[in-house]
Amino acid sequence: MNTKARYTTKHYEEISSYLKKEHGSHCTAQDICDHFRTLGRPISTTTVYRQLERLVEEGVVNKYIIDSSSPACFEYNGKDEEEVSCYHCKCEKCGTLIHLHCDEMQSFIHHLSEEHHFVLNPARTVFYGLCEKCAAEVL
Amino acid sequence: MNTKARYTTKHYEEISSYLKKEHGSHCTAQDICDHFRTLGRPISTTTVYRQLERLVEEGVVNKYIIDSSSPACFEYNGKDEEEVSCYHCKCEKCGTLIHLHCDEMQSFIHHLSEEHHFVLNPARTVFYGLCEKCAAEVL
DNA sequence: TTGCGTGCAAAGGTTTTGCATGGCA
DNA sequence: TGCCATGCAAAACCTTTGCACGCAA
Repeated sequence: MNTKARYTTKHYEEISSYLKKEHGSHCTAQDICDHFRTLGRPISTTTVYRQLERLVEEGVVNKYIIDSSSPACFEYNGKDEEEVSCYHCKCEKCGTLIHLHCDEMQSFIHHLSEEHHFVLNPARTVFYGLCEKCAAEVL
Repeated sequence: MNTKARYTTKHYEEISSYLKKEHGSHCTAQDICDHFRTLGRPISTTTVYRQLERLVEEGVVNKYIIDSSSPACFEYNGKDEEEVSCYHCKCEKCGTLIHLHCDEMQSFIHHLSEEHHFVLNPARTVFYGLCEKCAAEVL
């Protein structure tokens, strides 16, 4: 495993707790920079990207890619206790994040692992699609 | 509907038939440019992007966004029945992208839709985890 | 003839990298 | 003290846009 020593720096804590506080809405790297600049405690874009990369690796934060010509969005992933069996569905239209607890999913993951030898990482994987409301509107 | 007149040009046909021929693997805009440059019939990057945009609009081709810092991938959409048949698994460790054609996936998607009213978009969804090789190394 | 398609160059925007300095452990 | 983190500037990259010319219908 590529385990690299990590320091708990002030910026690391500031960025992660900001994302935690904003849980429910997504933030771009730019948003985060702006936020701390406004507070008079600016953090460089480079650092924000580096910390976000780390947070994604650690599974603390999810990265959402809406479109190739828009910036990536990040959102805190309540990696806490009960979230273990929780999967994320993101509505592409309204942005709603749905937390799913589902047995079918478990067995699907099992299938992936048994038949395709692919070990899914639920913390990192986001299901994109349309929520009930938005799907209805499209029809 | 914003229907704009469209001409059937040589480049349009060349690009779409190339993607058709490559069905089963991904092509980036760059791949397409390289291909035609090698053949001695170069097509400008701009044109490739514009034709790809058109092909996606027409539903002939699917656009896959794997990561924000990698180019978008395009693949011919065997305009058969009603479904995109390809799903993507990306290894978090070695970066390998696996194409999956899988019935279990189909039924899982059906379940998501029936029971959870969530309409998955396979073109946007990337399954993150570990490929066989990397999973073995971790153990 | 009309208006879309094409190519070049340049812009736009996001994300990454090199390097010297600062800070955690 | 040994590394990792940070910041600045610049690079790297993908993608889009403006404009003049070419070509399909």
